[in-house]
Amino acid sequence: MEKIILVDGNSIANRAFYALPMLSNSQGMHTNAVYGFTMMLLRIIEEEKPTHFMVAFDAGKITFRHQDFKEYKGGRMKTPPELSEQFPMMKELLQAFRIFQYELEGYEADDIIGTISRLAEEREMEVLIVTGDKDMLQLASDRTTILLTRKGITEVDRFDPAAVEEKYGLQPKQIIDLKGLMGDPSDNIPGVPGVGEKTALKLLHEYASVENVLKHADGIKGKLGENIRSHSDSAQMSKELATIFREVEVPIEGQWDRLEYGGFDARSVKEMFRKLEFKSLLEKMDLSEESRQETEQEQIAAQIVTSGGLPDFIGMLPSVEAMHIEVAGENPHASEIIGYAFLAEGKAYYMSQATMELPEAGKVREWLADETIEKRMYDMHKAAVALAWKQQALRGVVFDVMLAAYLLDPTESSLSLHGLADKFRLPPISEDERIFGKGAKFRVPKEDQLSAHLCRKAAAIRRLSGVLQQELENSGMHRLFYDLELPLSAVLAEMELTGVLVDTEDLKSYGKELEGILEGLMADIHDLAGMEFNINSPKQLGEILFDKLGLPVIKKTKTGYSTDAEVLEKLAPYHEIVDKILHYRQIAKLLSTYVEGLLKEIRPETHKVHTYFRQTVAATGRLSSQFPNLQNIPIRMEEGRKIRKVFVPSEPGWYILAADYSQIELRVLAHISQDDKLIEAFQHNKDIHTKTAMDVFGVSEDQVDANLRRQAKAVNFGIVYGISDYGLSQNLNITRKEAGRFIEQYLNVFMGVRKFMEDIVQRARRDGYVTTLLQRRRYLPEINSSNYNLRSFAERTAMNSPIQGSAADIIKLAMVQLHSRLQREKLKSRMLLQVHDELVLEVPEDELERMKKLVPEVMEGALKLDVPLKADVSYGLNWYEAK
DNA sequence: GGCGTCACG
DNA sequence: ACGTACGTGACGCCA
Repeated sequence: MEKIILVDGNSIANRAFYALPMLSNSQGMHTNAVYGFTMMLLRIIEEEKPTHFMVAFDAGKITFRHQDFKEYKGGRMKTPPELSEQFPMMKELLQAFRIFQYELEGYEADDIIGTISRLAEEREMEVLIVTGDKDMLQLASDRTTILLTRKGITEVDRFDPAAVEEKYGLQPKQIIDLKGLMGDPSDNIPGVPGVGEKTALKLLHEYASVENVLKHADGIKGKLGENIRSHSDSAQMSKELATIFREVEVPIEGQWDRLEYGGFDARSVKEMFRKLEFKSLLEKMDLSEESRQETEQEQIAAQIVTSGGLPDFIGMLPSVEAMHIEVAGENPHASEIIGYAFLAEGKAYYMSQATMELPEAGKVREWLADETIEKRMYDMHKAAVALAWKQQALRGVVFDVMLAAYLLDPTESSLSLHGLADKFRLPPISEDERIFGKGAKFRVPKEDQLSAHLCRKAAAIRRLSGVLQQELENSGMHRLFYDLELPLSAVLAEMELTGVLVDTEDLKSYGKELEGILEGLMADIHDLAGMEFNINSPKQLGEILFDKLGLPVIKKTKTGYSTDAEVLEKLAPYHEIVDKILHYRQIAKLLSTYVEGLLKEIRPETHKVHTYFRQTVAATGRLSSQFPNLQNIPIRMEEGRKIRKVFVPSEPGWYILAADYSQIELRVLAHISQDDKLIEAFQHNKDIHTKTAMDVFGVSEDQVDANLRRQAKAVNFGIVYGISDYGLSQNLNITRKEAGRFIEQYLNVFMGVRKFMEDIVQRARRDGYVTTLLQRRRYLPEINSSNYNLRSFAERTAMNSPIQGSAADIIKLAMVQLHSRLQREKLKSRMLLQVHDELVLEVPEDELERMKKLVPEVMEGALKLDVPLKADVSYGLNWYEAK
């Protein structure tokens, strides 16, 4: 039989809030009501196994009851903010639980539940109502049971009509008569003065209803009779107020399937638990998932290919449908290959790296390297890099599950096969962490366990290939995937493997120089402070600056005083120690991150660093760079910029050549927004910040000094980031009001930009996502949030992502095109790095002139926009000189 | 492992 | 009244 759970959301939240101690997470969000609410949900789901589920909330402060009795709920205490701030989280949690929630303006949760329960009874469903409100007992019937919370939150008393009878000696229907007589101070329902529960029950046992009590009021003696006679109206009205309205117009017919409960989305629920920091619940979920996986995990007969089995296996190669290459660890430039799995004609094969290296496996290695043989796999970029270090090529990859999943949702937190199998409801796959352990505990398991795990992955890859390919087509990202991202994977792998030569000796000697400066600064600082302390510890530094030296506190962090550069700059006039600290910080950063950090990443054999570009992490479609990060090498300050001198060409007589897009994001904005003035400015190759200054501040070109231009530049940045007056005011150190005027003025001049900003937010609200020029998507689920902060953030992201993302599209296009030009024209020049709007290459002397033309030409022609793209090129004997 | 800080576009 | 500029990765500190 169908079984529906109806939860009175407000009532349960209230109960939980007052029953549990004040929990809060590290963000300072109160979470006790959400926690109690969650415990209740989990318990109900587990114990009742409902087929349908709904949570109803009160909506609006004014209900129909107020029309008759405006003091209704008048004396009630206002909901404390610590509770009301928890409602959005509860609603988000319910979404993760995939539980239908309902609220209707002008009605309380009771009325919705009363109505749905009536309709459910008519459908012959079993109804369970969960609430902390005794009034709901009036709904108990043959089909409907009320679960009333006891003291705690997970403890409930079950009330069917018999239980109501036993407790009160009343029929469920008489509960409203009870309340009519005794009233309810918490809802400001008056009832009859002097009548409490005891008296009301006595009266009802004799007369059965309020009406009958009133009819016989003359026969009731004493003060009680007097009160009843003089408050008959009040009794009648109180009964009406307590009556749950069961005829709310809920558009439920034909929609029962929306109330169906089919289990929760484990990933989203876990995500919520993480956010709320429900650690114990998180662990509980992991445990139950593990046991589920163990029982449900697909039984795969993994055939282990040994040297004897190689001939047969080689015979199978033409029918391989999917494969997986397991690479240990995060950095493929420094990783072993753990093993290979192949899926062919429904059978799964596992091969170890040792077997792969056998002479008899030559055909398998040729197969991997054969461009014309199609392969479907997961994270081919990483595998290609790891294989290349073993002198093994990987070619012919026509589908990459990880890359596809990233495009489908670039903010997806888990692109692991475990996560994807879960998301797309395929047979479960264990998390790698469970099989291999993590960190120091990493170990390769026995071959039977390993082979089974890798073969399950191969099976998942095969299934996901089909699903994801279809999804890419449905969402219009087919071309983006096949023509851009997939070819780019191979280009990136090649760039990383080429690596960048570092002049180690130079770097070391610069390190020595910095160490000297740092020691001097440290001594000075300790002197000025009058004691030794760890300058690297923000905590200790804060104590020195604010407690010992008594400097004014400008800003606080969650954990204490803020001591960041912005604060220190404001403190500089108060004490000479501050500038020393700023300088110390700068040098310490250079030394730890850019000298010592970089030295650790240099391969001793080649003196090169091999970064790993990650293609599937940035939400906007940008690349990121790791081990080491070569996208954040200093340039703004001269002392740091010198680091760039150690990045040199890998062959004598070669040059470093760098080309960067000029104002690509604003050009993209001009194109997308079709703003006349912006387009015109770029078509005439105007200095865009000067132009902005003229228009925003209403001055002529020769009146634009460095300061005005700087302010205009900040406005342009703000526009690209999804402007807010507050953000701009912070950046420019001006008042919010002034910042607001700048923005308003900008948007009045660049009207197309204003329209774009409005439209894109609208679009995000309508579609739930925004797109780039090449149809790359970013979902913004929080765009409709009732939480101002979340919603505003989503709105700024809606404005920024298409701009930043389209710029990323363009430079990626340029990279793929440049790569094929270099190949086709048999040039020796090599791409080394991409830094978001810049490409860095190493080029031989005899190609220098050609490349100075070719690189900007390809970059400028990568995609045709309604404004020209512009790339500036420079070169030198090292990266520093290529400026 | 989270936080504060700071390097880049 | 609220409290944000957009996107990253690496380091040292500290519980």
